[in-house]
Amino acid sequence: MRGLALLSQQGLGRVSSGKLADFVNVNSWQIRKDFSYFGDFGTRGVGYDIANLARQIKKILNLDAGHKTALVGVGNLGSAVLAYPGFGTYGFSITAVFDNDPAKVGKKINNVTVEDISRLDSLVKRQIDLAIIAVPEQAAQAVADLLVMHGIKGILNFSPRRITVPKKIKVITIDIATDLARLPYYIPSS
Amino acid sequence: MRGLALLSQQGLGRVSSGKLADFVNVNSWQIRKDFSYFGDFGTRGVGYDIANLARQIKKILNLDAGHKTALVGVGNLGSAVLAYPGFGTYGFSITAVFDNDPAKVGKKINNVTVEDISRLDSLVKRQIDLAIIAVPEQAAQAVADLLVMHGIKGILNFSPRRITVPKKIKVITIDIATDLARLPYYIPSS
DNA sequence: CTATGTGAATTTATTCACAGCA
DNA sequence: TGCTGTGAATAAATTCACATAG
Repeated sequence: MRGLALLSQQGLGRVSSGKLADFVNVNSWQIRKDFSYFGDFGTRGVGYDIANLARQIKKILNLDAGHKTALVGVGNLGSAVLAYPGFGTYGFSITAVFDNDPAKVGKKINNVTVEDISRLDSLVKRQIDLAIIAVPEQAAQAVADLLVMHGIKGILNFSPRRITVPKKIKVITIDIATDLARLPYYIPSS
Repeated sequence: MRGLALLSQQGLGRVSSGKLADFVNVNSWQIRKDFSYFGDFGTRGVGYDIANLARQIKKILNLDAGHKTALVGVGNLGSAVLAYPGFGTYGFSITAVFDNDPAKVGKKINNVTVEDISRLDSLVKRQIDLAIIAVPEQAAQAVADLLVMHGIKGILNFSPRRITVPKKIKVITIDIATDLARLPYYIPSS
């Protein structure tokens, strides 16, 4: 169930077989079970065709629906997200970038021009329905409200502040501190 | 089981009761069940004492063991991590920062001086056993090897590249692209 | 003979309902 | 009377074993 997303990482054409099991560090039957939930797209006695597999996974994750993504906040974190490699693997990239700092508006970063935050109202027209929030925590909720108001359907939130949105909107929060705090739990007290 | 880490977020003294349940968006019995796995530290008819609760959680997560953390890589991502608020909530902060760029070595960022990557050998002496990798993906594995060699026990990895370490070392990988890719799955195809 | 797909068994987590202490 | 702690019931995910297609 969980390994699915990870799998598409090696989307590039490569060998095919249930040995991608140990590539994602799970046992082979987990792969088969997970796949069988969505239908069978493997050939018995042979394995899985990478190209077809990638296509199927994209369909499952709705990645072929052509979702466009906006990034709000071009501080250190925002810049890092923009430069993040691996978005290409999933077939979608960041289409628009917003910030409220006049010094940044108009600049080009990674081939995308930073726009003023007031231009968020163009999201609907541009059919952008995903957004990444990379602003200071004080501003996170306000930005989220704006995004929702302008038709965003899913938000990836980097601020440690919990944001509240209508329950129709899907939010995934990445709290670095929380993840780091989980680490000591697995470490023997020395 | 899962809500535990999230809970310590509001570590600051505050009201006490099972209503922190809806604060973390779970039902009240989940809180109680999760807590009861580690022993009972609530008073019947009253609730939980925040101060004591925070102390207990820290003990469970091994946060009171005084783990020190090093950050490797002071690019956009590294800087963002350094500036990330919320680490204080968990009682630990980043003790050392490393980079291989001579232009950055010696600079002070957020009260921590950037050291050359070759100084990683001082980790053992300084009793640093956690590390955050925020370097370009090509360098991730090499840095991980170095860290392991110098006694790091847990790694928070931001690169989309899968890194391999001895299985005694705990690695938590944060792959922004994967998280973002999960988003469309929950969105109606419109 | 190889590697998939899937029902059945086992283990784990979630939810409920209620007893017990303040 | 209110809120915690916990055993029992329910649901879900893991693991196994094996039939089946290529």
